[in-house]
Amino acid sequence: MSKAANTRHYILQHAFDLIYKQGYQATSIDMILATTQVTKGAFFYHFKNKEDMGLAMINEVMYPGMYQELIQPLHNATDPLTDIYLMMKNLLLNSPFFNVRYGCPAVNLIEELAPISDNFSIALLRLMEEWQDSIRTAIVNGKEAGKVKSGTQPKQVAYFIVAGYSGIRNMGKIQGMGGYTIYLKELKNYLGNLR
Amino acid sequence: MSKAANTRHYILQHAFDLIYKQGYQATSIDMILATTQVTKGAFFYHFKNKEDMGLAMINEVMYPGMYQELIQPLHNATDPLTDIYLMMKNLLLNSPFFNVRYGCPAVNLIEELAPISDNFSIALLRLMEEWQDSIRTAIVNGKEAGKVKSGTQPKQVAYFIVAGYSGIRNMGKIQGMGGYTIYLKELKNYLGNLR
DNA sequence: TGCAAAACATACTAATCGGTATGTTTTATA
DNA sequence: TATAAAACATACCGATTAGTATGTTTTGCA
Repeated sequence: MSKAANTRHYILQHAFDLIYKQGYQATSIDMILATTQVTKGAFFYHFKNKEDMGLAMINEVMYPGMYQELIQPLHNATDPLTDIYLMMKNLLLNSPFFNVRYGCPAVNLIEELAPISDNFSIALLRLMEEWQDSIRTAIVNGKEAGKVKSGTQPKQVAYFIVAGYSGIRNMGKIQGMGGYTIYLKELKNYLGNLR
Repeated sequence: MSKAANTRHYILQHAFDLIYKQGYQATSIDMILATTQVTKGAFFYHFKNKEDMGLAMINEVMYPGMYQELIQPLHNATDPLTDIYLMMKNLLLNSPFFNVRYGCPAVNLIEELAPISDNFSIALLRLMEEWQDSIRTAIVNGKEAGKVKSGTQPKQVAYFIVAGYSGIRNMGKIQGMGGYTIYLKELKNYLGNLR
């Protein structure tokens, strides 16, 4: 990676950390400069404005990270219902980068920015649809393998699961980690009824 | 209502409208003053600062509104699973005050403010726990009446439902109203398995 | 190695933010 | 109806915001 490309990614990484904890609008460019020790000239050389940086952060930091953490694990799922549960359990309880207090970065950005920016909406929709689709595919495969009961609607189920995840990330912010475990118990029941 | 109390409530109502559409931090006091035609002196006579106003908005506008819309309907539920489904359907598709683009005011505030303010966390937790509890009670009653199967864990189910609602309000912001109907179909399946 | 373009640095600006200081008007009550 | 307190109005303030103008330094390449 060239030195310039390195600077760009360095900015985006730290911007991600700050925005995850504080929100997009509450994180000023000056804060990012202070924590990175990058100057304003460098920042505006790489990004034409704050929105441009935010979109780059989604596409160049969040998307690759999520692909590795959430999409790949389901790619070769043999028992999808079990694998989906484990993915969720792992995501909620063992993910070292996420904090129950700050929720999920993608969910946070949807909540804050989707209503006020079409550009952010599009970038975030791409993110979430990719995940939804990998869950849907896993269920389709599970049906063919006889591991998921025949009446099941894969798209509908995938949507229900992703919505549940988004919600529990929200609830966790006020209920704490205890909410995660309660949620996981009932998720197991729900998935069990799809067998 | 005295004239002063009227002014207070008038401010809170318009603050609620603005914050619902823009977020709390993105809504400045000056914007509230501009839309209400109230002066800064009047504003700071009624509220000692912005947070004080925000908390008053939750307790004096959101809490009563939610009590009437969400708690009361379940109070005398005869068939809780059907009634919960109808409450949710009504809340998502027929609520004249909510917009799919802007989501749910309570969920929005949790997302934005819970991580950065204990006072907001407490006020919002009270709001959500009240709702959760009314769902839980309805299910307990349903079990006693033989309308809900015996293995069901009321608290767990209530939590799962509220989390799903929070999540669908989030997803709706990028997926639009179509997401609501998909969600409702699967919610019906989920609730059906609790009979 | 010279040189142009890429990459970064510094100093500044107009607008907006939450909040305060200091008034004036309205209201209730004795 | 006089008066004190409640209710509201106006003018201001320092801090912070995203962004720009104008530099200097570093880099790749002919």
